Amino acid sequence: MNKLNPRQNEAVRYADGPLLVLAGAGSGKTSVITRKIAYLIEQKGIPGRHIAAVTFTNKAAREMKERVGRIVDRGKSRGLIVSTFHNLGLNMIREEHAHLGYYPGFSIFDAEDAKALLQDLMLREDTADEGDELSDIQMTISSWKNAMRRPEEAYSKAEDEREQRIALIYKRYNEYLKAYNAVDFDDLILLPVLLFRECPDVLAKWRRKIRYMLVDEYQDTNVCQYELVKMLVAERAAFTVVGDDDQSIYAWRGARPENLAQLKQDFPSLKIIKLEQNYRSTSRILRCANTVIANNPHVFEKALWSEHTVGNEIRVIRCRNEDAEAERIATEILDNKLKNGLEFRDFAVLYRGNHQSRLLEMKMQAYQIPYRMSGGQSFFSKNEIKDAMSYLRLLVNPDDDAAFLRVVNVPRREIGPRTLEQLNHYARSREVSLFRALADMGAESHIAERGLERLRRFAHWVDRTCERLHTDNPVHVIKQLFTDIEYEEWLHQHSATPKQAERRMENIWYLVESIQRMLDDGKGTADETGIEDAITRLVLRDMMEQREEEDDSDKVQMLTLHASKGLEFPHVFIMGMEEEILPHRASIEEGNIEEERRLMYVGITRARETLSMTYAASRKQYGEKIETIPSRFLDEFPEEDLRWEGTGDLDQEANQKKGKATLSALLGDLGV
DNA sequence: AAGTATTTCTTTTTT
DNA sequence: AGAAATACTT
Repeated sequence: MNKLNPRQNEAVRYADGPLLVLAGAGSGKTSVITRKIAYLIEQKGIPGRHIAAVTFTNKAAREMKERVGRIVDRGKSRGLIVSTFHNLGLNMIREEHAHLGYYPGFSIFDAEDAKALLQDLMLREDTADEGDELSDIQMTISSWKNAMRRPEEAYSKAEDEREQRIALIYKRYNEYLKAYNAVDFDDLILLPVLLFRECPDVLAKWRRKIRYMLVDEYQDTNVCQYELVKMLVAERAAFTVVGDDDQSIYAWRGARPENLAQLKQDFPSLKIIKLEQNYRSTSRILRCANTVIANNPHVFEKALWSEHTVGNEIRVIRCRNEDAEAERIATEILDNKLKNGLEFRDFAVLYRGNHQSRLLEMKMQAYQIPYRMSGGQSFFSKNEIKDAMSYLRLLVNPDDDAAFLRVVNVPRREIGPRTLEQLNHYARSREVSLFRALADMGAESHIAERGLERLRRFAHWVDRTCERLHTDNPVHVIKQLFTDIEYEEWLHQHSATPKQAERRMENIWYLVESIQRMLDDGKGTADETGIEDAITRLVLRDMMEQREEEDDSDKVQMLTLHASKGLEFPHVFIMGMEEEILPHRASIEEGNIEEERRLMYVGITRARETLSMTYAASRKQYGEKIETIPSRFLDEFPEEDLRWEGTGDLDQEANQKKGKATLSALLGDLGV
């Protein structure tokens, strides 16, 4: 166990008042949080079950749990809450669902479900969607929820007709969700806050439960999340929040880095501790990071420093086009690995948008470089998993129309759009869910006999499976379900290759195993997990991550800049250093360069030893060749810390100054 | 209703 | 260029 430096130590031991820790990149903030939890339990005598540590990602929560587990013994940390904001909210809703008018087994709608619901809703109500995008409306509603603005308020405070119209849709959207016994992601935070406002006794109960609170990545909290923290913490103000305004890269989903400054006003006795020593990067990398980020305005000034050596210059590599760029990175990794005896896992390639990974992935395969991609498609967005989850959701919550529609004809039950249209119409007129409408006597007169018969056969099968789920062994019933519907055959029909079908089926079995595990884990514990809870909870849990953890094999990491936050690698590549990509086009248009610069900052500070940045002189966009402009951020680096390659005469000038560069660049090019 | 051809749109970032 | 939505056949 490393010794803490004096600042870190102070942050750990300061527990008598509100504390804000400004933790620069690589300053050991996770250590501080974990050690502080241990300190609170062991030195301050606060039982683990009265402490809550909140993070933003499952990964961070899992890592923290693991690290706490290593330094605090099991008995003392029992009941300790280490979870994401969303998971904490889910627990609250689960426990208080009756107050909120929800039934056990409620569903969580992901972004896709929510979008489908909106689409359907707008089609049904004659809300002619003139011009503005569905996803625009979805975003607006989401931002209102994040700002704790309810439909009525959104309507009265609407600034134009468009907002007024969306506010009306928002109201209907919430009603539909309620009718489906479903909540969306934003509700997971919003509903507890609304409940706490309404029912002081429920709030009091949670305040007794959580006596000390720690929040990681505090700059990423939105209005609603901050409100939740504030309510739980109240005047007792027993909390520590850790954050770094320079790493705020989630403003687009409602994060308010101003929450850092706000804290000072809401809690005048707030103590502020800065962690400025970086234990990760070479001092040159740090100097670059500091110089670049200095172009942003700051509320809290901080200067990262490092005891490490200066290290290599930062390389900037110009490539002819995007193909050459991907090729160069792949060969560069192979070459570097061989020359310096490194592992694949020592390398990471970072990019702005997920689509940039496609070409690189092809090159990696061509050179047989093992790689791991994250930030791409998550486990739960895979089609087979969405199907499976929809079946499970339907079993637990038959009113979940989104789930019903997804699986009613998968695999083929010869129930087509026409039949569903009739059912939908009828259900709407009766104001019941699709599933319940089927049991209705009046259905005969509104739905063609053939279709109705097929629908009812399906409904009957769901009913029976549902019964068995509660009488038999649930996992066994679920396994049976997939055999019943001959899902494997269906997969084979609808997959490109038999191999892909097998892979997809494996994903299904993995999902089933996870349910088994969740049920086993909860056995005998205070919070015994029922099958309903397990299924609800699954939506929030990213199992892809767990899976990756299992094989910690030697692979090059490929991730988005966003996904790279909190991670570190010896050798980092950042690709696509171009205007319209790294300062992303949309951000340039909105004039939000500062957030892009923070993204750049996050990228730079991931690197321990070397950092290489690439850009393509021309690139195909939407199938058209475009001449590119190197990113403005390249100009913000200290000139003497950069070594340019592939830039013609400019290249030679730079290389003559530094000597050896050209030769090794040539060797690199000839390397494969 | 299912399968095939054509057209249109896409590229931020994620709990 | 590629995916996804839509139109057109069987």
